[in-house]
Amino acid sequence: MKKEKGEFTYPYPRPSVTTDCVIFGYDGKDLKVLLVQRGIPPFKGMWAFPGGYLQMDETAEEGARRELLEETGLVPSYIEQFHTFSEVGRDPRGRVITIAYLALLNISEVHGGDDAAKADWFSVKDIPQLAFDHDMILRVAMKTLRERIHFEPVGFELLPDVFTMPQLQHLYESILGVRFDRRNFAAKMLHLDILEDTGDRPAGASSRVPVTYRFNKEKYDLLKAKGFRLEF
Amino acid sequence: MKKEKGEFTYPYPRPSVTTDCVIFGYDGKDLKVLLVQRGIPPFKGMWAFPGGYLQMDETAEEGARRELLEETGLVPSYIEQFHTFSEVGRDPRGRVITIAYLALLNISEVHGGDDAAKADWFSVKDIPQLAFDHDMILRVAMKTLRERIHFEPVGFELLPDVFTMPQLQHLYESILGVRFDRRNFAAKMLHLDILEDTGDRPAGASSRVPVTYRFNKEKYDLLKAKGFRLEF
DNA sequence: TCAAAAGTGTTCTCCCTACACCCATGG
DNA sequence: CCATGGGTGTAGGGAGAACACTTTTGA
Repeated sequence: MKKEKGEFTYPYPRPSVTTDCVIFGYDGKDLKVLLVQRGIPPFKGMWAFPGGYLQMDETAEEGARRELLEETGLVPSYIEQFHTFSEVGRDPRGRVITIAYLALLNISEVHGGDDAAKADWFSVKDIPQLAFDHDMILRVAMKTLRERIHFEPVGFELLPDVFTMPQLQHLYESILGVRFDRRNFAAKMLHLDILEDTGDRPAGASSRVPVTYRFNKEKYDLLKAKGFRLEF
Repeated sequence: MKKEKGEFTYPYPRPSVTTDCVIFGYDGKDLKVLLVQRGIPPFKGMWAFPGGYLQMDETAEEGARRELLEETGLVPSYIEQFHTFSEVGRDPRGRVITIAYLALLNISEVHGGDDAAKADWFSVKDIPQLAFDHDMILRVAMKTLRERIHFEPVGFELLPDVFTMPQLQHLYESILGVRFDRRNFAAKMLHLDILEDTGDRPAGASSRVPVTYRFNKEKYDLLKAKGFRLEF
């Protein structure tokens, strides 16, 4: 491997390696993903997940976080590698392999005036045509998210610090695509013993004001260490 | 990207991309993995998972299968990508990213006289020191296998076509590292309705001859299509 | 005023778990 | 003859699922 005139030469051909980041948010109504509009070919003008070339001195996760920050200004509260896509023809520029990450973010923390001129949240129910094989990447990301939320408390990453039971239920319903009975959902969730009542409900408030909860991560970590298996 | 004198030049540096394959087998007693002894530096003489450089005209899974076949002569009955390892210093030869696969094989089908001179099965309870970061790859592979067997009928890939309930139970116990009550295990497993009794038990045979079963994949696929979720 | 959403308890069923004894084989 | 391993059933507890009515708010 030698460097000449800014070029890099190897005895065998090498694929390019990129990262892509599927970042989910929840606005209280729909599950959303962040897309950026491509400013350069190929697929110029089309929407795609934030991502880019992996640098030689960073791990894939560092690369995914860097690209996300550069292109959208966001720092996710959760990030996880979920699949590497390596179809031979997936990028018209040549052989490009992408390591894909799933990230979660509490949208309510997103302040206006993002760094990204061309980034926007789209409901997963209404996704535009995507560049490259990003439609497949989204399908796999959604499948992974559904699997995760069955057994890990990742849902709380998408909610504000303090939330109501109906909010939490709607989030689960949005992700899993099913409906739960309100009473059963609340009973099951409270029975896990990982939520704490904030007690912030105004004393004289009517029954229409929902009780608010907070996720107790310490309690969850303790239970998990004891071999407890969350399941939903 | 231009080709000169057998060399390949790019405007930016690129990592090498390899695949590695953690292939599990079960001999009726222990869960095993196949390792190959490295014949060249680095880590010459040490054991490692079969794998090698990804070629430009093959997907990662094709590359993993090819390397496995070349180095061990084996064709797995199940293969799944589980993680891509990208630590900057994981390979002393330079920046190498490896896409790791988990594979399963019914050992009883392995005929003597493999292609591989230096391949051997090792009990997961007794693994030698491994080359590169392959000890971490093994840990992640084991974790993935445990997760899989909770919810997918992958255990049958490790058993002969026809097997007994105690065999199946011991396999589950080997993978999950727990003990089950015989009666409860059999009841739960049979209740899933994905096994069929082979009926091959000799009519007059004593109760010491175990009843044999066969995995009914058609039934499982049918149940799965109906939204049934296997769980163990 | 009407529709939509939130609060609240009970019952039934099913699955998981714990548990003991007998028989046959092989060493 | 003894140790090992395999076959077999039941009872109790706990969690999931089904289910209706009242109240409040906002359109």
